[in-house]
Amino acid sequence: MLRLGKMTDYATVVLSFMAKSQKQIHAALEISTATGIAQPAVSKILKLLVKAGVLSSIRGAKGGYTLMQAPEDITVAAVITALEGPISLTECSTSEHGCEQVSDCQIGNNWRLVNRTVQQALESVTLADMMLPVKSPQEITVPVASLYRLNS
Amino acid sequence: MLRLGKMTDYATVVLSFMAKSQKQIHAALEISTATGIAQPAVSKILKLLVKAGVLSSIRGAKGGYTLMQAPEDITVAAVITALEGPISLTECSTSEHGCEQVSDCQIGNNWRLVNRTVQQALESVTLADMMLPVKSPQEITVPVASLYRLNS
DNA sequence: ATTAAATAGTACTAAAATAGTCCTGAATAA
DNA sequence: TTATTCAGGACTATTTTAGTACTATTTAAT
Repeated sequence: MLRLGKMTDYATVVLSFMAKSQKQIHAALEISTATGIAQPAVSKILKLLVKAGVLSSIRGAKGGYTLMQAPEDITVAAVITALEGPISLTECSTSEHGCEQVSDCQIGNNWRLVNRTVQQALESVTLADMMLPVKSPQEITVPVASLYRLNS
Repeated sequence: MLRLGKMTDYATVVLSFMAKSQKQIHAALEISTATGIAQPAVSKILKLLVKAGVLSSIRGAKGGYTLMQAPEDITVAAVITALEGPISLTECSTSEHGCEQVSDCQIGNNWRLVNRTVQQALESVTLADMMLPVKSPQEITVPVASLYRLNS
């Protein structure tokens, strides 16, 4: 499965709606109405995105949320991290102490490697990419190739 | 988070134990003792790996499990799929019918793209890689580069 | 044949994570 | 002052996951 939560999926819908419309400020209720996602859920998502620095918020009447970056600069990895915390496939790959099972376990270290690989894959796709019509299979290889932009 | 289950982590430990020892056949109890993972859990994992074709089993007394492929040919993606089903980050990316939320939603299609990117990342790492001592940060980029071996 | 060792398959329970809601408080425009 | 809108946290129900248990089947050894 390797599942992301539904909330993360919703977040991309919310963000792509915000990016599509020319308006700068969007209230939670407006977004809810436009996307069909229930208002409390939308609010929860927006709050998490603010906390992560993807959005900024304006309180009070006529308030709302705005994008802090251009869609090209908002990565899928950032959205996932905002909604679900740091990307780490296994417990091993988070903590520094090795497995409690086997003391000389290399597996934990190697999961960290896999983790980084996946992270780079997710950093190579942006909100702008998510809004584009899907390309032909030939061109789908682009984000993979862009992994070569190694930046760690 | 983007979490994998603990069982998948265990599976890599089990498989790497099997690959390390020269013996061909390993009983569930033996593996449990060697790895410290509880026997019923080990059995469950082994059964799933057999069903996925990663292992084969020999029933009866002196029975056990053997690897069907060389460690270099068993990908992390295959192990994850065996334990958790097909890799699909969101519901969207599984089903063919678009989101129920927005009828002209491109997001679903684009999740499929992200999905494929991640899948290729996971196919580029094998059980053999997981058993190696971790390399210096410089060399850690190797599996990423190997994504260029596009095979889909 | 009989017994013991081992996997196959399924069902089950308890704990943890997730989705989604609700409420109270604070900021701001009119 | 009032209506609107976000902030923050608490809460509940549902789903998923981890881990176990049980019964049947296969095979080696005696």
